[in-house]
Amino acid sequence: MSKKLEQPTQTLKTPRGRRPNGNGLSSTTIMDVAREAGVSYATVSRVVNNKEYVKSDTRERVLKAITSLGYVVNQQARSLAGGRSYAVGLLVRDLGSSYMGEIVRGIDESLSAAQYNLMLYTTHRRKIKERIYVNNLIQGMTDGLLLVLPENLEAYLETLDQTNFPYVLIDHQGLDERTPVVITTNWQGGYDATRYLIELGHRRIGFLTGMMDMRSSQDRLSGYQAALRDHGLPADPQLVYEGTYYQPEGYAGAQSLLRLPEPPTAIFASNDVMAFGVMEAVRDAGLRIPSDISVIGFDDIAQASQVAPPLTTVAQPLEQLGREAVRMLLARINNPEQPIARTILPTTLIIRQSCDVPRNV
Amino acid sequence: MSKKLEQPTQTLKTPRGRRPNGNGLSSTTIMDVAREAGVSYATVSRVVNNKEYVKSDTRERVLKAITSLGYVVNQQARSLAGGRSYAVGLLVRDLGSSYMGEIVRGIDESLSAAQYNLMLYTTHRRKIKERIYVNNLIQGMTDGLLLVLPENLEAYLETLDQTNFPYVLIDHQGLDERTPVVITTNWQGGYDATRYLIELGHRRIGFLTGMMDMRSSQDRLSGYQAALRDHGLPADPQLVYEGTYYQPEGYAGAQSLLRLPEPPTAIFASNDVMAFGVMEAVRDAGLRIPSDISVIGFDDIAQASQVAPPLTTVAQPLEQLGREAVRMLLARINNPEQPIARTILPTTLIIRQSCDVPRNV
DNA sequence: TTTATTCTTGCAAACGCTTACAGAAATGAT
DNA sequence: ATCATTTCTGTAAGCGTTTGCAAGAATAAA
Repeated sequence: MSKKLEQPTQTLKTPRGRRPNGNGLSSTTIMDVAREAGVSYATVSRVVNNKEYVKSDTRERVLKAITSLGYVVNQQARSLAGGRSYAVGLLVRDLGSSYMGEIVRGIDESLSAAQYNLMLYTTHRRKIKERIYVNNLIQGMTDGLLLVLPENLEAYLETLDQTNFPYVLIDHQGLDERTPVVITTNWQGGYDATRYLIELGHRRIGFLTGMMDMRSSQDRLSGYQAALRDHGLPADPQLVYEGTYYQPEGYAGAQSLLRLPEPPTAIFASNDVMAFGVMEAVRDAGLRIPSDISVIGFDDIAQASQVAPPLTTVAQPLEQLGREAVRMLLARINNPEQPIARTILPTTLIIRQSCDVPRNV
Repeated sequence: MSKKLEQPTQTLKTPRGRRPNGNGLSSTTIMDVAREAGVSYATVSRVVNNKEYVKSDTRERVLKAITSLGYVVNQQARSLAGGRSYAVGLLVRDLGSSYMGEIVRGIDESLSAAQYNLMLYTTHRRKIKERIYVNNLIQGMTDGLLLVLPENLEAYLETLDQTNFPYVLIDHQGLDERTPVVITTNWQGGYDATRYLIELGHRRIGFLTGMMDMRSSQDRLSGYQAALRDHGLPADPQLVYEGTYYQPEGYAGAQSLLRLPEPPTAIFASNDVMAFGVMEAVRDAGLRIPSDISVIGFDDIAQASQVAPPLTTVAQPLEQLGREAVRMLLARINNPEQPIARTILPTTLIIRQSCDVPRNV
């Protein structure tokens, strides 16, 4: 190849002091690629961003230069110039539960497929933090926001809406019907599990609620109550124990239910973790699962199939919840006119071995 | 206040089209603050960055303008100009285990205290991803990198070192003694737990290893072996079962150990999750814990104290691991000359109720 | 061939900030 | 009061991109 490409006369002001990249190496820029490929930096930008109006052999030449130089676009600069940061913020309470783990897995899989970065913020249940984070995030750091089980929506949802900043709530109903959310059929899940127990022959079914300030907990409870009603069974308030979604509360709740003068023959816990507590309490009371007491959970976290006996439970498509939320968010980012949507994903009853027909039927 | 401050003649070129902030609102910039406070934007920058040489009443005036306008610095611009992004990257395999949860908690607590942002990357054990992420991250996105249990170090550690990019490994030994790491005393933990069992009177102690390609697993095993040796006990290879750190493997391992012609009287699992599997298997074999078989774990995750009986285990200061890593990383970021350090945090034996003297002594 | 269109490409400005540099103001020493 | 310092503040350049605009190249239409 002897056909020398003449260097375009680009404004090559001598840099003030070639500031190295924060660390040692001063990185290759769009300019370097342009020089290497013998085009202007604007063209390189067009190639990088897959814009139309680039001759295909020019494009190839640039692409080759990019790989040979190992060029990686500088997101900060891109964001500054173009108004896109290619990052989304994720606000969660806490990590470390498989509930979160699965949701986050769905989120970051979809996000990385779309070449987006993830900024993580954990509130550790400090409500004030939510607002602080949100304020920083919408200030250009990210293009959108994903909120898993937010606790303090009132503090910033209005701000988000006013600035028309893209966001999606996960596993939270939102403040009204105009909030974009991804949720599951909690009511139906509660209903299905209860009906299953009823159809097995159970007449007294204990219920352990989650935190009752969460809409999902309320829905599971009403699903349970509706199923009882539909099958002509009384809704004995003694059978409903108010829990918190944590394991010890499952243990305590089961103990309290078992001590009842007329104890239940089945216990429905509003999540798997509490169901594990229930199983322990049942065992400690010298009873067997499922022959003496049936136990059913909610969520279908990975452990549910690993305990003994494997737990019958209502599966929530957690990973899908995350994926769906990302899909909605990106749609909204790419087209702000996009009408806001609410996605409701179905729960499924997973029948394993923790339930059986009641003993004394 | 009638003392009108004359407007400094700042280059106020008419903007090309007042690009709104990606969303609706065009955000307040350093310029707006400058105008409001009647100073130049450089001064505002000095105030924001807490630089010296600003008269205190000027500083106050600027501060007031900042709050009244609700100004938030644009990180991308700051990063572009100054070479600091105030973000660190966190590379993990997976979320959703309480092991990770606790480490991440420590990390993001320290990080947010230092006003740093966290970019999260999960590899889901796809080794290729590690390198891709690392390459992007060091390209200006972040000021430093935290790697929890990396699996593919060889692929990029050299790059990191060459560019002198700040990073710290968590719970990984690194390739040589010159890698900055935060680890725990795995060997000692293995030793302590084993010695405890020996001192209770156990002579045949089963051991379930973790994934043996991890140095921590090897260390726990050698701690176990050393304790046996130091107490004059034989190291029966039949008593060592190679596991994976996952619960089903704990179940399987315990089953296999219990089927031995001369089964152990105690089982030491290399992590708590496997220990839970062990407990299940022991129970399913019709044996009691701790009267028939003692069980001991490693990690001290939250659940360890909640199972029945509460699990005796070797606590790793996971949250502290995270905090320490951040401390080291920020030190390195703020002073690249900082000599690389290796921090070793102590494990502690937590005695609960899953161990007892052996039955047939 | 000439002219009108449609493609390609380069130039320059702008994104919001940091920081070197230099001039102005204030302070201290003489 | 004068000069040397020191403290304070403003100007300008530059960080690495994106993108409107306009000019040149290629193609289609006449």
